[in-house]
Amino acid sequence: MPHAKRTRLLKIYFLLFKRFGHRKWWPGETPFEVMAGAILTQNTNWANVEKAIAELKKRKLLSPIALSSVPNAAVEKAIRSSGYYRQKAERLKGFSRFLCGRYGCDLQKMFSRPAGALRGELLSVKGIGPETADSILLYAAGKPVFVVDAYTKRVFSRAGMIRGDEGYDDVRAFFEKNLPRDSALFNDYHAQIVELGKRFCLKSEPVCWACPVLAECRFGRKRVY
DNA sequence: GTCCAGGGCCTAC
DNA sequence: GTAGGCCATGGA
Repeated sequence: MPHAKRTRLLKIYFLLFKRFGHRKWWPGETPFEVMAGAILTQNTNWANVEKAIAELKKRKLLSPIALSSVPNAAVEKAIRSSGYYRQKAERLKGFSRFLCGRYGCDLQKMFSRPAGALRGELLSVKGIGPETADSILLYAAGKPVFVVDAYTKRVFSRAGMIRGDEGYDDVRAFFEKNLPRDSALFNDYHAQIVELGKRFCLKSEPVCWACPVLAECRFGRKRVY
């Protein structure tokens, strides 16, 4: 069965799509807003991030030039609702400095670089780890990179498709290896996983009992759920 | 009051 | 190289 994993992954995506519809990610009007959101949403509810982004817009701080030039305190005040606001203000400023220093504040210039090389550069910026880097690559730059998050590990380990103790890059490789390398698919698949996780795969429960999608998936002869 | 959210860094072993 | 502490607000 050389394509068993691929078939399962595509089937799960199809079921998610059927249930939730196209997720239309990433919510954000511009690529820079998407990137800022990727930093602001680290371990934080998206509703809190939306308020922070609205506040940054209101104060005209949502640009690499503005962020890199204003004092930390001004950014902190605007993004307070997103939590970890001191760290995140520093991270937004650091990323903006990188953007303007390395690429003259020109996003298209940055996006024109190969995904692998750009990923390495992003990871060297303090405050940008693997998930944030991949979110930027996929949702702002449109590169075919699969984004892994806590929900991804939780859902697919409970579905028995991964162990759950793998490192970030191992899980990412699992999806990239077993799915067609398509940014539109990667984009919506990750968004679907988040939707599923939020609704049916809570941290505090040992398995996704109520998960309507995984319940329809049969692994081998027996149902997992 | 408790739990959790679309992580990542730093420090100990 | 990895487990554990830390960062912090706001909604359920």
